[in-house]
Amino acid sequence: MASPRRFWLFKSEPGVFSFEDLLRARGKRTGWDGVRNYQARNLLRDDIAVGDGVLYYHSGGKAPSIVGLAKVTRAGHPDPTQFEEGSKGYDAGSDPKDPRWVQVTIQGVQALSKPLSLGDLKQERGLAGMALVQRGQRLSVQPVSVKEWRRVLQLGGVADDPTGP
DNA sequence: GCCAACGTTGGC
DNA sequence: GCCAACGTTGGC
Repeated sequence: MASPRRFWLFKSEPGVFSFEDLLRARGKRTGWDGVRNYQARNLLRDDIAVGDGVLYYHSGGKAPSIVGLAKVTRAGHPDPTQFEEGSKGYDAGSDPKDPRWVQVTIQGVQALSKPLSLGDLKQERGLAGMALVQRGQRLSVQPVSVKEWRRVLQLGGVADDPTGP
């Protein structure tokens, strides 16, 4: 029996790569590259599977918000930018035979009818346990529980989970 | 622009 | 192995 799908929240600065950018990308897909934190890397490498659901979060700006839904279409594989000399993600210490950094591929599905700002989320009692609303939480890839996922979709005006199988 | 929180680095 | 210094994230 296949393990149940899981849910995640990915942070991105919209000025770097926004949800709109994702929807405009070829196949609405992108390699989620550039993660250079070991805890997040481990999630990408070990825990995130094809079919998992992703909340797309815009950090920074006046009202940082969850803005869209995506799904994982390819599990962890080496992040090519770690070997690109001159790129921001270049890591001279990463061995091509044993790459240090991992990406997954995600595909944009749809924007939330109602984007949910961090302020909105903090006011929801049912979401008090979300990693995102915890003080000092900086992880750019975070686990989301099924309950949190459902609540976010409900609040975001999405009736049926469009990322489902 | 400020600054709290956190992760990483490197001297010892 | 400790910990100070430094860099980054990201809300405000």
